[in-house]
Amino acid sequence: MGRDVFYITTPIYYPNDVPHIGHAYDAVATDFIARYHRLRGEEVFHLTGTDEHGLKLQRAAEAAGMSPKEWVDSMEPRWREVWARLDIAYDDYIRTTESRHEAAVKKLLQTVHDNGRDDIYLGTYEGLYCVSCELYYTEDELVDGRCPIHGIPVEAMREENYFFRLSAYADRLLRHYEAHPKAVQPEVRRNEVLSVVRGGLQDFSISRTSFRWGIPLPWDPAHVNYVWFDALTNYITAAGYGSDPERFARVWPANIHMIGKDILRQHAIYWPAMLMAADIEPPEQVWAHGFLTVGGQKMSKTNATGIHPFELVDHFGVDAYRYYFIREIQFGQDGSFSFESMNDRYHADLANGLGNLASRVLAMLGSYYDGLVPEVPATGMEGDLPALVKDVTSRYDGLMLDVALTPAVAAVWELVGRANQYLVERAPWRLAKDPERRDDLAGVLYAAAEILRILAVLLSPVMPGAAGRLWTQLGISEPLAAQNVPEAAEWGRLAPGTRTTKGEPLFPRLDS
RNA sequence: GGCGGGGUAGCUCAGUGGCAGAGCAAGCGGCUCAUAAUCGCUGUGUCGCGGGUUCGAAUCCCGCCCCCGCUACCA
Repeated sequence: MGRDVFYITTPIYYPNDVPHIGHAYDAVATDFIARYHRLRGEEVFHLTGTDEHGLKLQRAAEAAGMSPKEWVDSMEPRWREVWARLDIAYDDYIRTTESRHEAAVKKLLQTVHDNGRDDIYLGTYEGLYCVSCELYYTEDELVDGRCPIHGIPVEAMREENYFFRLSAYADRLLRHYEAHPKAVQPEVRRNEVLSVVRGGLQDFSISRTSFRWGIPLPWDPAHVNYVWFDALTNYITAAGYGSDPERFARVWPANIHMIGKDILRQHAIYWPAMLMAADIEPPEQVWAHGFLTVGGQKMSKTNATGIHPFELVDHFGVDAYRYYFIREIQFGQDGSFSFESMNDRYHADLANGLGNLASRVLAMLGSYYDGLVPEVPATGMEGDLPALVKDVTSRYDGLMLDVALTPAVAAVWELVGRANQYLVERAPWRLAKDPERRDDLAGVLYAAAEILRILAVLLSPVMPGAAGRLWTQLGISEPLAAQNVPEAAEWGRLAPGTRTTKGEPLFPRLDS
């Protein structure tokens, strides 16, 4: 556990890429979890950022006639603007080109280098090299034994590199997974990791001399750190490693590293081993979600399936965007995106479900009580609603702590369904016509409004904007951001006399 | 080749020994507070294929087919 702080991270993104809905999927899920823990009253540290070193960036910069730093400075804002638009409330944003990061990387490397076990050693990297690409290829990447890009023969090359002795850590890793059954999730990914580690681990190279855009090794600056000791280290840099020991002790280890399944091995094997080599605790949990597919294809730039989040946010709005990806795709599994399914979800769950529920309740409060939440006479008209709220709130909490995001949101939706059903059963519009049933009417509308209040609280982590608008329509004076579960989800906290206003529909139907 | 996951309604999926389920979509009825909304009812299935165990199998066993992931090796 993070000692005192719930610490959750996203991967750091590569600024050469154009953000697409696959990248945003990590970010939304992570933000949902982070916001939920804040709702529970926990201190939360949510980290994201960009991975700004490496040969590809150096090349792209050269092609653009810029220095690598100028280049990443120009690209990185494209990512932040997406996070801003998606209401991603990170607490810190790390760029691997920052000096705080360089210091942490050097410290980690030096610590491992000096750990007395010879865990970093000078070795020889051998591979098939394309002189035009200045890159090594593996055999299966080649086309007819030639470079897949230039079509020229590759050369067997050797290069002196430093290596990390990953092979020495297989047993310790296995003991770690054994002692922490949730260290790698979901289960299918844990199995994969176990089978890879049991199959034996190979040392990996951690430095290059063939390019310069990176962090030099402290004991041999002719070498530039290659990828993993740079990228993964961001998670401890931002926690205060090497700069703020007190803070580091409070924040580390991370509770959750949220990643895509493509970087599972690095996070679930390399990273814990690297930390062990420096006598730092491994992260509590690595959570590898699935991939989004579009038309049955894995999303990519090359087949034009790389949909930019704005294409969808412009049409559906940010809250529907966040809701859709969490609700429609079983979290942990691969799932297919389609405009049609998003449109269906939008109308069924948001416009007709939650949105319409809010409209009808607020409209009746308006016409029968001038918008003021009525006093609750002791008529018991709320029926089973309080019990259901209690049950849902408790299940929601358990599911969220278990990162079962899809069923968690589905559980909250049981309240939407039950509330719509409840209104038809109690028919407040009929009670309103009968002067002798004013008390019953008050009881029903109070209960309906109370459900809306609780929905706003429970849904604020997944759709903060819409929850906020609903909260405003309810007219509650305390800020939504100050609410904490479970107390805020207790029945009966909506104060009679609160002035509600119907306002605009939460999720207007979309013509298409 | 090995390991793992999966194949259930038109779609997305739940269901690990006891009459095949949910949501969405579709059809019919009710209601009129609400965003052409909502509520109720309704149909649909060789539960991948073939065997077996069992009083009883989507569920357990054996064999096979197909899809996905990880991994190995041949070459």
